[in-house]
Amino acid sequence: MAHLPFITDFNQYLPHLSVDCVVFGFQENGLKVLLLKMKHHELWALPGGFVGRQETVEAAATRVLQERTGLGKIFLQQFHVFSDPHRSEGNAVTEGEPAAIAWFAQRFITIGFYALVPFDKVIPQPDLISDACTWWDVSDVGPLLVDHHLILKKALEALRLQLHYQPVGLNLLPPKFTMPQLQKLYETVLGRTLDRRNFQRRMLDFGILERLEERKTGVAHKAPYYYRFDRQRYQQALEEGLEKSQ
Amino acid sequence: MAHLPFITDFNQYLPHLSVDCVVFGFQENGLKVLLLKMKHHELWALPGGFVGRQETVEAAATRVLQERTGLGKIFLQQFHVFSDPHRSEGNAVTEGEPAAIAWFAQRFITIGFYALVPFDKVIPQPDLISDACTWWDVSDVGPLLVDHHLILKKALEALRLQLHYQPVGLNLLPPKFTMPQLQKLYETVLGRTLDRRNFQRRMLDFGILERLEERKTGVAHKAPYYYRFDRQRYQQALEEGLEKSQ
DNA sequence: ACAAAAGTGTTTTTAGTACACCCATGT
DNA sequence: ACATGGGTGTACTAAAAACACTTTTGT
Repeated sequence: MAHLPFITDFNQYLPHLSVDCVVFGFQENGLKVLLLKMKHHELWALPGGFVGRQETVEAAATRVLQERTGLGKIFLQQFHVFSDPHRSEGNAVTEGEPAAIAWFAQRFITIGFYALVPFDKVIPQPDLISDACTWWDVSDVGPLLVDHHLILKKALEALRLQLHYQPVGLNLLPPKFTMPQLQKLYETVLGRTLDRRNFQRRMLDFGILERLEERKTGVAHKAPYYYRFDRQRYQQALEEGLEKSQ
Repeated sequence: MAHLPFITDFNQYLPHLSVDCVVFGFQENGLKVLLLKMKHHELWALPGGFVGRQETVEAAATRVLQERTGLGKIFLQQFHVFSDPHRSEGNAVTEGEPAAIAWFAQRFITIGFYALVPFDKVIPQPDLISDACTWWDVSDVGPLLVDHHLILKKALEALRLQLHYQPVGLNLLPPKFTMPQLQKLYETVLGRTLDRRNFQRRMLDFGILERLEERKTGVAHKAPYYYRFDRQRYQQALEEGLEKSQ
């Protein structure tokens, strides 16, 4: 039987506390979420980790995500604390080193984060207790470890809410993107279609987009313009909420 | 020198984890928040507590609030986790039993809740480490213990947000109330005046209010009607968001 | 030349804001 | 009788939704 990984020293982490991350990526064919295939388990799970004794929960989540994705800066948002004392019941780790078994046998209160990352910049990397790390289409996700399905559901709700009062896209799209791409992203997250013309007007009215001279090439049919986010205004909109400019 | 309280057994709580509650109440003359005066401290603080080993964080917050207010059912909402490793620096407890000193010397990650309670049903009760528990007008609150001012600020922001997509009032107003009272509540939370007629229309359109035959008595000038919330619809609006009926 | 996708502008509907008159009550 | 606050309805404005035609490009 294989062993649980040797984590140098569990004592470096705060007991009973974890972070779990719902990492969203976006591709033409849908909204993706990064999942880990647990060793000795049929189930997939959200990437997660523990909180260092001198670390903020945000730093812990960032660290975990950097390890799983290879990315530097990551857009993160805490959205809920999951603390049902029975949330991890029936999923006890029963193999590996005694210290590891004891650690994982703890009751954990987990802080849920969602992250928005550029899909094709991610180099998925399994952690020590998983043997695969891959993207899943959000609508194809099956049963997950413990309460991770609930966490995913809540993350999606939080992301949908964010869409209404904060800009989304800078972290999910390439630096240059077309309006149809941005619209597809919104439609995917919201789960419904939007009117092309109204959508474009609304986005432009927010004043966070810059149209480039360049158009997409090698594409069938009329070539769409490229856009990019105005970093300055985007950041401002994140902090102050979306408002029509003027 | 007085001693820190004897808490039966710190071991019954999860280490490093606390809950802090921003308890909002409403009175004619403004929005109130319940604060504790710490023993051996000039500073006031938010009511808070620790999380039992088999308790959800919601249950912990509820327990704390029941002890401080004497109330049964309390509307609670978690809104943020505060985890700066230095958040409680410079406020170490240096008196009392060694076990207590050690416990309070821990680094704490705290989960912020806000609560909405009926102001005049509350019987404020200090806890073991405080010698007063009273209402403060939100705009009169001075410096608070550690980062409690930040927590209060974030709670207010969260409450203002809630006002936009969820009903508020059932927990802050008496069972029967007048439209001007409800409006005052909204104006107080939002920090700006609202148009009387438009406000009334909007509230009624949400379909969560029921007008009673009864009118306020003994009042100068024209007597306003009493209203009450339709519990059923109120609850539904809480879950699904506010929408105009029909 | 045509099918498919993207650019753009106008109309309609709805929600939000502004505003004015009448009524009841205590002084 | 009058000052004050409360009940009610209408007109205006701005935002959101609905909608159609033209342009470009690859096949």
